[in-house]
Amino acid sequence: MSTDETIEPLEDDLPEQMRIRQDKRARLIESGKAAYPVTVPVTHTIGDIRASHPDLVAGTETGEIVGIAGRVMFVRNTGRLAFVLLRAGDGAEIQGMLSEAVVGSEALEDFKHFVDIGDHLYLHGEVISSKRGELSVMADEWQMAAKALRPLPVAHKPLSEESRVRQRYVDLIMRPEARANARTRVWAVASLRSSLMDRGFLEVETPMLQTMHGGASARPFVTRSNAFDLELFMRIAPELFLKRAVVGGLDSVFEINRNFRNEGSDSSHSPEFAMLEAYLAYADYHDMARLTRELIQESAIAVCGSTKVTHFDGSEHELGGEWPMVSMYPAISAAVGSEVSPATSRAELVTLCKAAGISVDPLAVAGKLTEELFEHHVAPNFEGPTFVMDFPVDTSPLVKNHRSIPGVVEKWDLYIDGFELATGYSELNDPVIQRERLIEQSRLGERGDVEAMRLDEDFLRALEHGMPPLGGIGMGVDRLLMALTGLGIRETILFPLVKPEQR
RNA sequence: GGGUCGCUAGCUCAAUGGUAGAGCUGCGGACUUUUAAUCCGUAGGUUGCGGGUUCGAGCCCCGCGCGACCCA
Repeated sequence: MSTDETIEPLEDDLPEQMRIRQDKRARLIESGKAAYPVTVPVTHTIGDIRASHPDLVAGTETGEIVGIAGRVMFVRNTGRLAFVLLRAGDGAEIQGMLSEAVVGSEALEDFKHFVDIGDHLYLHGEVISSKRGELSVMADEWQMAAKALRPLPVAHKPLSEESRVRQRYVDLIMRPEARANARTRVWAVASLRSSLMDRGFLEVETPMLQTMHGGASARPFVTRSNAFDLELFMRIAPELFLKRAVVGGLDSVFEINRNFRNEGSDSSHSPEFAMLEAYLAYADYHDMARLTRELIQESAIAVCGSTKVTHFDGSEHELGGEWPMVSMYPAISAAVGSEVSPATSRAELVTLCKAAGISVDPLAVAGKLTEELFEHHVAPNFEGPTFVMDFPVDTSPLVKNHRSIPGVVEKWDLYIDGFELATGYSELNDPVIQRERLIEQSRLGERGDVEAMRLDEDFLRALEHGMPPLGGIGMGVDRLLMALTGLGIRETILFPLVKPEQR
């Protein structure tokens, strides 16, 4: 086809393949055939046709006339007959065939010259089974549904990890696993919601923009409101607002939403991450541990059909049954060979940390050092989901003192596959002790601890109105997906934060 | 934060300091049953960015950017 005189001037710096696709788009439009029609007359989904014709004998002509659309994933032409594989968004695929004898020579030539892999294509024609027995639509008409200007990567070479994350849309087009991961997340989150709703929890939404950040130990993102002329923080946790809701009488509440922490990212940390927090009046941390286990087991069943989950690498992980509970101080004592308790001095803890090769932050409180020892000596040895019980007081300012063990609080952490998946508390509801704890936190902040909580007077005022005994949990939704699938956190998040490309 | 490795065509990757290449993709052509077709022909590059050494740099040196892995 000699078309040189119709080619419009194009930008010189575009790659050759993009120039060619730009040209095809322009020529389609010039010739009066839309490159981006408002819509095309689809009569059936590809999945419909597959479902209604499961076993066509090779060579069958059904007489059923359909209009279908999908993304072109494969094209082949053998002269007077062309094949095209169309894929729908749900992953259903069907072959289209364009025979000169049916569609005509002009339409066939146009098809060869205008349609590329990656385009959205509309076909109208008869449902048949090819000579090879492939369910197909024998087109009597084709139409561009939406022209793609960029070529897709080669189908048979894996996309580099960076490209997968930066251009997730391409990853989703190219990798079935990427599409499956996106759907797995949907099912897991839906399962969390329905499990909680079934138990009578109310889902609420609390502020992401906060005038004072709190509810966790983390550095916040700082932003500002022009209208209010006010410094604001992106929330690091919804906890203090959910507790206000409980004070108000929303006795069992939860929220599934994003938190933002201004910290590094690695294979298990993302600056923005999804979190479930749930609170239940008159429950304690044991009740919340049971609830957490049930939520995870039910989501495993929703995603994998069983509490035995299969990771992407094929390994199987049993999440069923009861999970062991390990008490923090006795476990550390056993590991280091000497007694470590809440009464152990900070100096002794520093010595133990140095002996283990743990670098000691000079600002770290005793409880922080205790947790470091635990993470170094005990946590790596867990097999299967494990609850770690009873944490130091000074790192858990929102938690109630243990009912019988002095110096610790009623808090657990749930470890799965070596990372912390969830945490649960018997929530502190004594406003006087809470005030003391937050004042201590603000002192740490003044000494330079950037993760320390601030004194939130409005939160304390709410507590002073009386919060019922309360069990609470926080669970990382991205990490739940990691536990269910074995993927890194960047694969569980559709569009994780990445530094901009240099251009 | 430290260390190691990487960044070359649309994609995945080669290339002793001496003419930047391959496969797939693309484009032109042949072929009416292809499934990563086959055959003939052909195009495609600011080697991440900026400096330096050199007669000569994709390669060596310095800085920066982005990423991966390991360590703390």
